Amino acid sequence: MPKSLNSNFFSRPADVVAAELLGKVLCRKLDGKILRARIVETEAYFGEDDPASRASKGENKVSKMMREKAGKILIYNVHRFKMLNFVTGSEGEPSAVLIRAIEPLNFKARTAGPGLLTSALKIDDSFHGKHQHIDNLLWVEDEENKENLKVERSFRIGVREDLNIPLRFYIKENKFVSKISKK
DNA sequence: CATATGATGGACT
DNA sequence: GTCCATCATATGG
Repeated sequence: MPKSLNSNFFSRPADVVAAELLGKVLCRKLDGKILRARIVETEAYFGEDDPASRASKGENKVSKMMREKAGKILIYNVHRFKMLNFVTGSEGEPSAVLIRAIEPLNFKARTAGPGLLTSALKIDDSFHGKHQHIDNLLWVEDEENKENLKVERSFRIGVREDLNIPLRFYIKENKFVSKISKK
């Protein structure tokens, strides 16, 4: 039986967590069924030194949650889409990982993008601030079959001003990875 | 196949 | 009013 990831997994630097989340299985309980999907694309966000991070823009709803305990769920919206993030790092240090794309394992939906996957899994503001395995509604399971994972990294997508380091991680040649890419 | 553009709504100043 | 870590559609090769 695969086990749910615990806080220790998330209380490491955001880039480490983002890289290791690839291939893990995101689970969502919905209408009595459990939807399972492989995580295929993530991005790491840091604190005040990261111009793309909302934590660099002073105190607000997002930066506050990024300082919370690792493993908590952070939801915010861009236009009408919800973004799913997990808080990472040590408490007090703002950092988080954005889930950008997933590959459905036992259901069919369009999930090749951060706004699409939250809509497919019916994830909304009610998850904001919850710990990832509380309520058994949304959690991440470890995955044993990681031998064939080909991890690539690139600069982040859609950000106005990126850091000098690539902080986007994705599985090579996976067709559920979102398309639009710059640099 | 590629790149460009407009719609969209919540949070913040 | 401005910003934004998006998406769907339209257009051109």
